[in-house]
Amino acid sequence: MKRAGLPRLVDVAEAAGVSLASASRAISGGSGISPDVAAHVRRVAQQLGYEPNMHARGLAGGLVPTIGLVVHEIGDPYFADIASGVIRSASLEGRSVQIAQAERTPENELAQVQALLRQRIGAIIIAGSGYADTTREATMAETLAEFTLGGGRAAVIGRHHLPVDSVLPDNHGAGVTMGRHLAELGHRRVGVVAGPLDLNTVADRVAGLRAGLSDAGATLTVVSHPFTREGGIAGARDLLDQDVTAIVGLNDAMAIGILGELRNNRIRVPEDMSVVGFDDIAVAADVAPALTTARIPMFEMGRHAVALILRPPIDEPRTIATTHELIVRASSGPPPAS
Amino acid sequence: MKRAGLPRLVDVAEAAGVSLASASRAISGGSGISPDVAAHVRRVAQQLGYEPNMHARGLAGGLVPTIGLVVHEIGDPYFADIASGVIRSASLEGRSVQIAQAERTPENELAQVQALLRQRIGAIIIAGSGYADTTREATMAETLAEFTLGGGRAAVIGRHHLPVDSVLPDNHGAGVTMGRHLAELGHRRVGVVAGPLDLNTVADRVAGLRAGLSDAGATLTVVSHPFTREGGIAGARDLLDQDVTAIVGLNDAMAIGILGELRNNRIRVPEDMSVVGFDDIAVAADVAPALTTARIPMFEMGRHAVALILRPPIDEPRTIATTHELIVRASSGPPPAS
DNA sequence: AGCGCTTACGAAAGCGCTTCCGCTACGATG
DNA sequence: CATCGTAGCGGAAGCGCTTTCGTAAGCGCT
Repeated sequence: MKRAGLPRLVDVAEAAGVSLASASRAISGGSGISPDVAAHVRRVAQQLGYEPNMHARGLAGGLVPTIGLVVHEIGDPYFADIASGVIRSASLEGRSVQIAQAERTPENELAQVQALLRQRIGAIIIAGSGYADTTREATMAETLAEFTLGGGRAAVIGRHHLPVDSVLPDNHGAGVTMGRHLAELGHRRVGVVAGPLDLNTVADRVAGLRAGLSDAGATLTVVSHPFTREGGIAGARDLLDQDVTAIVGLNDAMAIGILGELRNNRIRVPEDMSVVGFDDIAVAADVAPALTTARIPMFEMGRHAVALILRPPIDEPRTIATTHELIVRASSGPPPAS
Repeated sequence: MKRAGLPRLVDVAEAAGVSLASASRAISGGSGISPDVAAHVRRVAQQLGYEPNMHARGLAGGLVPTIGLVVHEIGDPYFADIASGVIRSASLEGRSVQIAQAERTPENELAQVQALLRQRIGAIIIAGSGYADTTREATMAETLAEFTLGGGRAAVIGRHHLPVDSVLPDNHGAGVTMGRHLAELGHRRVGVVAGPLDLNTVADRVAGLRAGLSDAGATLTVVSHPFTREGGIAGARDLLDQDVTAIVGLNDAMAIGILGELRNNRIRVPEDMSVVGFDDIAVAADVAPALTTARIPMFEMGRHAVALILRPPIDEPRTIATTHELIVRASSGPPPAS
């Protein structure tokens, strides 16, 4: 197949009456070129409909403008929303996005990041909670540091302790808000079905909850299960023996699982038991009963991450903190009178 | 940054005692090389931990093994599930996946495909219904034909009439099954909230429904709205005046919207009105009431599509037809006695 | 044994770009 | 006015791979 037509950088250079080297500097924003010439070259390139060849660029040592996105599992609405935000923003900037799934294991996450870097990808976004496991986090930090040193841009969503720009959901604050909400309703014995305890997200939300609850002298019982609907079901079973009046799912998927398990046990929500979640995924409003949850702006977080990556780096890593919002629906209410 | 360590193809060639050319042929499966030598080279490459450089490959005129995936909107659970299947399978084969969103417009879809091709991507999967708009489909067909002629592999999920391998959900069959289900329950006046009527998926499902319904002499009222939860809400409003006893959402998102709108109008489901959907997205089981739906195996469709593009092409496009399954939950029942 | 044919392999020419290096021309400096 | 430093630009060397093209070796045939 002859891709005859596509203009190359030489064509642009020729048309603009400059050397190939200057044209390259003009297009890819290198230094050592006068603004006038650069502008002229860019105009000519525009006219010719020039599109840089990714592969040539990658080969020649430059970084490719593709954005790599690592999520745990794209089928999870939390990550799907983030991905949607990332792709939307990237697409507006003419950047393409490569997605890799870490399948919720840290080894895989690291492997996926390294695979992305081997492709000389210019920017990488890692979404999802970090792990408390410090040796693994250290390796990741090292990998990313080397990458950014080499001119790569990196950002993380929802994890701290990594030396790159980050978008941080207000997990602790959301926990506090939710804890207060339950305490205000009158709950004094609360259970939480947490995800794996070595996840930062889990630790932060639980700590927030505990803080919000303890002001009112309420107790928190923690059980840990996978961060999924099934995990929620298992957790609900654990907590059913525990004499609590409210169960918190640490994300909406878990909360939905909890709702299902309670329904199976003919326990009414919220009359007999309150159930709340985190995130406010799209369906939270549609389950039965509609779920009270702490909204985390996933889509916007994705967009923020792209914005960070497109901005030139500064010495200190930047952090964008996002807000949370308590969405009170039908699944939370006062504890039973008894 | 010195990426000193990474072995190159020359290194492999040298270590194996063959020429660069032979090594290339051995690795990228070219012809004109004896099986023995090829096997030997591959073994050496393996030992050295050789990883081909995408960009060099792309530059030299080959196609890059990356898989491009075009979906309408990754935030939609239907596409998220497909994407998850695609990424999972691709990852097992060591292929990376680039995702582009068409944002539900045909122009965008075509533009995204062309952007992908410009990157010399070796394989492309287009997910989502095709459009009845024939001129646009013709352009797409032409683009893909040229691509496959140049050695690219393409597959589509859920659309016909394109001259490439395809994975086809049983939309018509699912419609028939659902129509029969409602007819058997006793419904005689059924409404359907359809997506845009120029989508193949919509046409097929509606036709199936009508067929399944008409056997029992039932009538079908069609209204059309965007293929989203909000579209479902709007459609439900339309149909409320229409004296129907069951409303079909053409996908689960719409059905969930319908459920919400009926709840707002204090119409009980399924006592006063049955509601059913299509797809069986993860949350369909958790909404109130749990949604009766026709299950389409999205995740598996994604995997099938990857399998198709990894298989060498044959003259005739292949088709993998998938099954559907009626999942009866709580949202469908007999029509009110009146 | 000699002929042409096929097949396995090596040498070398790029693919389109970035970047190092060197040159020129200018303004600043003493 | 002579000298040095610097900014702007062009020449040219690769980046790692695929792919002609050419050659040598192996085959069956007359």
